[in-house]
Amino acid sequence: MEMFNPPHPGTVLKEVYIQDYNLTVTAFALKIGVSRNAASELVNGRTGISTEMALRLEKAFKVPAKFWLDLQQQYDLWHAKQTVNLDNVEVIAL
Amino acid sequence: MEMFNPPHPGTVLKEVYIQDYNLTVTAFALKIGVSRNAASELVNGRTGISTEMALRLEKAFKVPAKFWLDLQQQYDLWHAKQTVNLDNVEVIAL
DNA sequence: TGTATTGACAAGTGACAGGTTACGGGTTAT
DNA sequence: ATAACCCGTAACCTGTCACTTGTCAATACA
Repeated sequence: MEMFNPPHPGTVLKEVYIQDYNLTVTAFALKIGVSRNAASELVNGRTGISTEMALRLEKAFKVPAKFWLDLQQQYDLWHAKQTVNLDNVEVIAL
Repeated sequence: MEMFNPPHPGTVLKEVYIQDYNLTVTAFALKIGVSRNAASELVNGRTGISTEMALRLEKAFKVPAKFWLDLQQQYDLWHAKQTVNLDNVEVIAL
């Protein structure tokens, strides 16, 4: 687990891929086949990368779905570690 | 991506960890601090590994949360590839 | 002045994790 | 045998979240 807050996958999507291909959010949404709102919410960090979205990005940008899902996993895990209470979890393995 | 259907994370949990520690589903549920229902549905493949559940399993079995989340990711990805329609996704990268 | 693009919001849908409750199948003890 | 348990799980409900359509106001650009 990283020490510092991992970037939201939408940030990477926006700052690397969408910018590199000079896409507007609207154009990007059209190309990957989702609504403009879904695209906007994703690149602005208000929603995460679903498995289906990862497959769309894989096809569109030729970047493995696993790359996007790993970003999301790291993001989710880091935030969960800050909030989840594990006091009622008993250690089983010695 | 694997060629063959990855096992459900609950199957690994059941056949490796719960069996090895001679736990009943009820005892397992109590130890990780969730309801019997949630434990039963997980080990029987009806629900997946949530981020919070991965953290519980990490503490209980001393197995990294990433291990469980990777199992779930592979499972989800394999099944999504069988079902998701990407016809309306345009290839952007050359 | 338009026209395009944007972020944001609302309401509704579908999927899914997880909690509570309750029921049926087994054990064990009396 | 039967009463008292424990166990797995099915039914039901709630909350969360990705995603849709529709709308609106602000911004940038022709």
